[in-house]
Amino acid sequence: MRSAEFDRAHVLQQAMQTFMEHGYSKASMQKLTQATGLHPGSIYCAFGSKKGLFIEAVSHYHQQKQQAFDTIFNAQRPVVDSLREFIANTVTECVQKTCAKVCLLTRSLNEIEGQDPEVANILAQNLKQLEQNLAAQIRRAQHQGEAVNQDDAMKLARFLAMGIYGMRTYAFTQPDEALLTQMGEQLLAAIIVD
Amino acid sequence: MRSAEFDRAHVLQQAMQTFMEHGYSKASMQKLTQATGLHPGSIYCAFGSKKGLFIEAVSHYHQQKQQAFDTIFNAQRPVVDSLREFIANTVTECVQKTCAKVCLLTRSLNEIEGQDPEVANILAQNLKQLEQNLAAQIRRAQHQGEAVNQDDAMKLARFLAMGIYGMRTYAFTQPDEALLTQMGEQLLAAIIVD
DNA sequence: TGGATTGTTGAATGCTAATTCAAGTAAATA
DNA sequence: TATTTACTTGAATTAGCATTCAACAATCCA
Repeated sequence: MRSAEFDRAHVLQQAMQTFMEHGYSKASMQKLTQATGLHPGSIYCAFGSKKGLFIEAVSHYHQQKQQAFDTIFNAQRPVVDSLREFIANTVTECVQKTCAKVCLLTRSLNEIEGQDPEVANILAQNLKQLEQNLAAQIRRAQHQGEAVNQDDAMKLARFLAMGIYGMRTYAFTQPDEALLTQMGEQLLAAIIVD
Repeated sequence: MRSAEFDRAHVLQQAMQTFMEHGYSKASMQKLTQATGLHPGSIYCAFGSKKGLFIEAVSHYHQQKQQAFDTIFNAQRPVVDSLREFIANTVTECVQKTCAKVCLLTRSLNEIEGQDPEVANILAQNLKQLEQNLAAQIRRAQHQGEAVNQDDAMKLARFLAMGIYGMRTYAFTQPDEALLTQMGEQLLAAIIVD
C-alpha cells in the first residue's frame, strides 16, 4: 500500500472555489489542475471525471454551509435573532468581491438546467435540505412562542428560500450592501411579526 | 443590391430559444445553425460573432417581455389585478416543460457572472428595466388609491423583482404549480394589503 | 534488500468548439 | 443581356477541451 499524497479536503476546497469563480463548464481541467496542484491523471484517479470532482466539490460546499448554519442556530438566543444573522451573512456573501459572493448551488443549477439531470437533482436535493433546516428553525421559533408568523413552517421556509435565491441573482445586477440589507429585512418581515 | 434572404426576427426567435434551452456556452454554433437554418458564414456576416448573436437574441427576448408586460398593465382595470396576472404568468412559464420555462436574463446572468462584464451589464440593464416598470405600476396603484403598501414604490419593486428571480431558481428544484402559485401570493402580500 | 503494489506524471489523443474565407449564386443596374 | 454588387455556402482552420495511458517513483511486505 501507499497512501495518497494530497489532502483531499484541501483539493476539494480549491476545486470548489474554481467552480464558484468560473462556473461548471468554464472551469477547465487546466484551471482545476492549477488550482488543486493535482495532475489530470490524479484527478481522474481520485474522482473519476470532471463531473465526479464537481459532485464532490458540491458536497464539500454543502457541508460547509450546513456547518455555518448550525453554528448560527445553535447559539443560545431567540431563533429570530439567528434568522436575522443568517440573512445578514447572506448579504455579506453577496457583496464580496471574491468567488465567495456566489452560491455554488444556485449558480450551478441555473447553468446546468436541461443539461445533466443527475447533477441538477443533486443540487436540488442540497437546496431542499437548506429549506428543511430553515423550516425546522421556524417551527422551533413558533413552539417557543417567539413573535413569528403562525403559518405552516414549511410554507414560510419555502418563501424565505425563494427570497434568498432571488437575492443571489439580484446581487449580480446590483451588489449594494444597503439595498440587499433592506431587501433582507423585507424578507424577514414575512416571518417575524411585531 | 441584394436583400438578405432570411427573416431576421425569425432567426432571432430561434436563436433565443436555443440559448434559453441550452444556456449560452452550451448553445454551440452547430445547434444555432440548425435552429436558425443559417450557415455559420451568414451568422458571422449578420451578427459578427456568437456573442453578437446572443446580445441581439437577448434584446429580442427583452422586447417580447416588455410587450407582454404592457399588454397586461394596459388593460382597463385596477393595477393590483394586473399585478396578480403578471405573477400568475410567471408561474405558468416556470412550470412549462419547454424552454419557455426559463428566463433568458436571469439564467444567463447566473451563467456568465465573472466571465464577460459587457454581457453581464446588458443583462443587468434589462432586468433593471423590468424593475423600473414594476415600480411605475406600483406607483400608479398608490396614486389611484388602490389597497397597496404605501412604502417607496422602488423599494417594493425591488422586493418583487428579487422574489421573481428567486421563483425562477426555485422552479428548477420543484416545478410545482400549486407551490409556486402560493409563493406568488405570499410575494404579492408584500405589495397588496387588505 | 528486492519484488510487488499502488500512486504520480504530463505528454499524447481525439474530439468539439468558434471562426474564416474562397468559391459560388442571385439580384440589381445599365 | 452583361456587369457589378452583394449575399450564401460549407469545408477548412485553429484552438481549447476532457480524458487516457505508459513510463516512472515511492512505499510496503517478505
